[in-house]
Amino acid sequence: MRYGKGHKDASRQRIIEIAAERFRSDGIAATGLARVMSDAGLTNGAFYPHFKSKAALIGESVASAMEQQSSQLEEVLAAGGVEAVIAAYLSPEHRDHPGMGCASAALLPEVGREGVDTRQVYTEHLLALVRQLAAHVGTEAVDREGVALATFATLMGTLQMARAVSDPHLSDRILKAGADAARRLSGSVV
Amino acid sequence: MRYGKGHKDASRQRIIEIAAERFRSDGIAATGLARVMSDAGLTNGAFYPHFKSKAALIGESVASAMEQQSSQLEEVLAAGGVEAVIAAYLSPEHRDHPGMGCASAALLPEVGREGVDTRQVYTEHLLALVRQLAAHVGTEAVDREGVALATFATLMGTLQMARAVSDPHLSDRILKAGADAARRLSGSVV
DNA sequence: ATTATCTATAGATCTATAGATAATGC
DNA sequence: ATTATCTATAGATCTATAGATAATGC
Repeated sequence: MRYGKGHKDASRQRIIEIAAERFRSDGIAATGLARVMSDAGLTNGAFYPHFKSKAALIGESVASAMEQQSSQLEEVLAAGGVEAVIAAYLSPEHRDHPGMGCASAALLPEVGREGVDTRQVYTEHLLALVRQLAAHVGTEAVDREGVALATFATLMGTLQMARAVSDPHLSDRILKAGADAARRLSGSVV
Repeated sequence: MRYGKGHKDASRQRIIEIAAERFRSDGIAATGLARVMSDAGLTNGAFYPHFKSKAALIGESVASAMEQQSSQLEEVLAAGGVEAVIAAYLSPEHRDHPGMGCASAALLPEVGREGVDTRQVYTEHLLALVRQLAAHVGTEAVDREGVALATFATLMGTLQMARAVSDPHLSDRILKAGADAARRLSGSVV
């Protein structure tokens, strides 16, 4: 082999991580494989020995981004509970760096237009996130997973709105209003 | 002129409405002008006498979709208040027909990546929707616009999630959980 | 004569494939 | 000999432009 053992796996991992960032920052449809590959320091043609299609890369990228998110979520939950999750998720920092942030906030409508394979990957990882959240949320609620789902939807919708509006002051207002709502829903404030 | 007076305006309007539907159902980046024009019964080259660029069409399409949404919202609010809005927004019908539905739910991350012009158009129309909603929401809240913003974010995020997951049963659960949350937030249930 | 639309095309980019290259392990 | 990557390219599609066409109003 041209490069040492494990080199191919390293390339594959690098492609996935770069794609996960580009997809989140520029959108899935708007991101070409050529750009991903050149960012990874490789050429166009080296893509297909790693993945059978762009769709395959999309699935792997979504999985990768959401696994990272799951680890982060665990840490923040342990450190400061739901309160801290809401603060971090709806921070100006997260709003201003979509490429490193929540895949759902960056990609959800596009994921909804993907094939079943990618949507299945998304569904599994979403459920994992929601279950992590559910353990810290709506302690007196009948359906804690339902509360977690809705809280996550609120966070995600809020972040998307804060990213889309052209007025920075309004964007900050949206973050605050969403955080209040998420606290009410999750039961941090009763 | 080849066609009677007002014919050009009619074509322009048709292009905008078809684009507004295609963008919402297939995504902005994934929709080519050729497809829009052929759906409108015109050829590629007839696009540019109507719009100076694809970006210009995007702005007009977002505005068109949101003006329609505003009219619908007014009707539903008058007929059944926030309760009815939540039910209609989170209905399986709305979930299953993104092309005719909420532009925010279908396009928000992509709108966030557009230029200032489109984001300004979006911002103005979002504020109009939010103000309509605010008049019927959080009657005892200090910041009713904030409550309306968060309620809308919850609806939108919920619909996106319900569209993206691959399991129909989970999708229905998401709609229900989101509706409960929106009712709590908006003050329909205290 | 005017003008809404059409035909034709430029030039860039897209996903995907085929075959060549070159550095390693044997 | 194997194989990770490269070069080169096919074939489709993208946005955008230039000039031709044809049906109307004058």
